[in-house]
Amino acid sequence: MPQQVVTRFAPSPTGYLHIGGARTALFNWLYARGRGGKFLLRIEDTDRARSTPEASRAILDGLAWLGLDHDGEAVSQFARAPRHAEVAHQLLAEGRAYKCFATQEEIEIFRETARAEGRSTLYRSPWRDADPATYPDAPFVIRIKAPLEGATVIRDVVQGDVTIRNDQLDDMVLLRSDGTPVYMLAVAVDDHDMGVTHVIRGDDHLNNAARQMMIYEAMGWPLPVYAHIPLIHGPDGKKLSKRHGALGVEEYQKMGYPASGMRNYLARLGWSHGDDEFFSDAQARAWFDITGIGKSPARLDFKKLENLCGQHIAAMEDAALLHELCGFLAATGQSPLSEDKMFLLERGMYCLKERAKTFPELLDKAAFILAERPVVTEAAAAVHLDDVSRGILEELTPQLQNATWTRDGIEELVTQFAEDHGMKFGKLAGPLRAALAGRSATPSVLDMMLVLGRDETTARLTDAARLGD
RNA sequence: GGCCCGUUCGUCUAUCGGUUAGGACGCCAGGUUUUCAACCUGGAAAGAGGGGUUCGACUCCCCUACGGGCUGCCA
Repeated sequence: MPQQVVTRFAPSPTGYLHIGGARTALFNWLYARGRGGKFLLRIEDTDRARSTPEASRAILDGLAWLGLDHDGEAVSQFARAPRHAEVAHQLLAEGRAYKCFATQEEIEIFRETARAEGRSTLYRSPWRDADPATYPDAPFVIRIKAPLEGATVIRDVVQGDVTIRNDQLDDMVLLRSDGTPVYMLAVAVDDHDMGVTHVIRGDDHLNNAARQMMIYEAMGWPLPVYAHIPLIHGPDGKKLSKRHGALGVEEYQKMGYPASGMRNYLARLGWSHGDDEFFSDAQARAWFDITGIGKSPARLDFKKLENLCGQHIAAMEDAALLHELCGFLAATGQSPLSEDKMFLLERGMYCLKERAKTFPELLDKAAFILAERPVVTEAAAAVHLDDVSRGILEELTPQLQNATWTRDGIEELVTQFAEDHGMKFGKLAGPLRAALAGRSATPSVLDMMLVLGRDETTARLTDAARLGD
């Protein structure tokens, strides 16, 4: 029976969840979910000075918004410090680690000398082979006994086999002099204890994998599958920074991108399934595999993100779209929609979603629904409401009372009306648009009338006709 | 400095020794239209450079350049 897949996302709560982290989480989530496995979350909060509860919150919120649900409770790495120390002491007892009494000053001097002489700056502790009987009564760290010869091969499923000579690896510290575990130990122990089978993470950890493997090997644990994925770069090709894209994912929510579009875009960034560009979550789960992950870093492209988001908005169910729109309003601190507006919005969603890439755009297209009588007419639209036009509207209005209120019914009447007056539909559309929405860029006038309903439509037309009175 | 990773249109990518190097976003032109958008058609646009290996390289190997990472009692 094949082993169940267990992946994890392990962010440090030292800031918001940025787009790169979100993608790493997404890959882990897709891999696990697509295989009936588990996706775990571990908060790497061992750096007490930099970790904050706010950052943890932001990460949890970000994942929730993206819909990346994890199995079980989020694990606090800090809380597991005793277990990390236990492993360090076990290795010490087994002679696979040792106490090092070198002071930080001594190590610094060692490195400076090495640098000056052009030698490797990797620290070689004189305590590695010291007789425990000679141990002084002084502060110490526990270091692992790294292999001196040979090489460590990381069998990475993205990067291929990566060979690192063991003389490039030093006796890294496992436990600090204050007894707290170091990151490298904590990660290895936690991944093992949590049963993680696939470690999918940024390739900034590729070299670290060799160090973590030393711990696995010293403990006799089976290694997980490693997949080091390239990091995302900003639009300028440089590392992500606050200037361009390294925003918290909540910023993307505030910009009005739908979560499904974000997932699609992020999944496609650095991973491919042939020429498929636009896909559903179900397809992504079914298709996602590590073999499709590329090796080179990808840049963020907001245009493509927008395009994909537009496609997702168009494809979404009206009710789901409205629900997410409400979430957007809440996230951006805008006042919630009234029952009436919600009703009209859902009714009009069919003609709004075809033309919006983001929620602000959707809202902009929906301005005619959100507007209250009397509709304020923008200057660009006001030109369509001259005396002649208002007269025409006044004449059309009563006829609408008798129209069959379907799109076809309205179209038939309006077209006929235009024809009777020797004008083209387009000539009539301008004044109608101005009267119904107060602006010149709107959905189809027929759709607006249909969505607004007969009463509201005729009321707005009457308002406009009386404008000059 | 040492070690490790990467490099196909502007961007995301397909290709897994033999293709007119394909698709998508964006861009340009035309079409459609009831404004905006959408949509349709067409177009420009790529294998970092240099050596090999091979009948034949984007594809395999080496070097260089450029980009990135690691090299902590940070994560």
